[in-house]
Amino acid sequence: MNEAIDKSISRHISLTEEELEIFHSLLKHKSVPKKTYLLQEGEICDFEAYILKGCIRSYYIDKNGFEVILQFGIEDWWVSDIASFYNREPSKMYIETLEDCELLFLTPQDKEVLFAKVPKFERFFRLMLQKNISTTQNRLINTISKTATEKYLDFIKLYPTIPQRVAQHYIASYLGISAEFLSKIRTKISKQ
Amino acid sequence: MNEAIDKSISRHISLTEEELEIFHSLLKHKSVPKKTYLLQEGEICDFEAYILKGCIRSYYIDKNGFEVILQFGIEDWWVSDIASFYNREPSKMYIETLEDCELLFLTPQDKEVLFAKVPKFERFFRLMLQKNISTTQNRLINTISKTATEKYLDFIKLYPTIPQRVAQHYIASYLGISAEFLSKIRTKISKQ
DNA sequence: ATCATTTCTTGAACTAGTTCAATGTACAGT
DNA sequence: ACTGTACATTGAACTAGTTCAAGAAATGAT
Repeated sequence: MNEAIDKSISRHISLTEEELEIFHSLLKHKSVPKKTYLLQEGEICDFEAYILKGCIRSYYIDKNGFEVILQFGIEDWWVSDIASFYNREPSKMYIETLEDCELLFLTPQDKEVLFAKVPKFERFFRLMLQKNISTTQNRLINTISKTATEKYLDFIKLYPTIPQRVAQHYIASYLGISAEFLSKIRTKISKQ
Repeated sequence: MNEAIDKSISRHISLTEEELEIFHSLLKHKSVPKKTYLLQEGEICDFEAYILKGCIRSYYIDKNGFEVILQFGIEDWWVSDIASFYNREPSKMYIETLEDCELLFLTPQDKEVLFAKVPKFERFFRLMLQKNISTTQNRLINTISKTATEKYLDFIKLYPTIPQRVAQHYIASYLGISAEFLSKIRTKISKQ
């Protein structure tokens, strides 16, 4: 069915054909156009979605009304608001498609069914949580200890396809700098 | 035995006397003097420790040789390097006691035993991971979108006991600002 | 009690990054 | 093809935060 997701999961746990079929039967495929909100502040996030195709961003609006992008998601990533999804509490964030997307949705209920039928998935999703913690921790450290130029160079190394896909001011928002300053950094880099 | 930890766990899962006893039988109590490293860079973290008494810090050393404090831990907190503990990989961080501490250690092996005997603990530790993600995410957002003064005021609201317990430059390191600037912020605040 | 060490404060000079405003560029909709 | 809107660039003035250096205060070891 969808090879990419199977490959991505088999990197962490090994599954039989049958178990994979159970998994796929619980996923709901949706095509979502560009600039659509999958989640808005105040809603309870009732999905974890695997990105087959497309690009999304998740962001907060801070107390001064500024957007802070927490994460970009592209092919082969999972997207959700973990806090809201797991604790069944209203979300503080927005999740928006930046391109037309093909997504596989998993609801909390179906996830329980999955865990009951194929307990190995408990491990898989625990590994995802851990990876998320490492990633966020690294991002925090970089945010604190690196200059804007370093952060930008790290970013394009880590996410080489994203600069061609999303508006530059989104990247600035992710890096925690102003769009103007990112522009200045880029011209400075290209002059070298 | 140790009421505090029982209370803290019962906030998330309900356990029988017997189950609690199993849990306690797997914890190792240790008294650790001040300024002792529980973990150093390169080591594989083989514990999650519950703090009965005392205060610790966990920190990274960034590429310029500067310490960045990731977390303070005080009474009723768990401390570990999650990435290293769960993935059995060398740690990038240091965990150091800042006061004489009383700690309850749980090894990965004993945790497996615990999960086998009392599966309810799977849920407890998953909740801990989720809480950790929320906390780190909030910290990231604050780091990006707040001024140093705001961050400091938030900090003393969230951790009111810590300023009396640790050197000020540790707090500056946690907030991601220089010790001098924190000092200036404090005199400015106290003049108002 | 004293001395040494660490911690905290203060000021001056500096720099990284912001804000505002104006101009230029690209592309989506009709 | 034209137009409006969103996006990117540039410069000038500004500000939040850093760095360095020196002195004051607090703490710990003997």
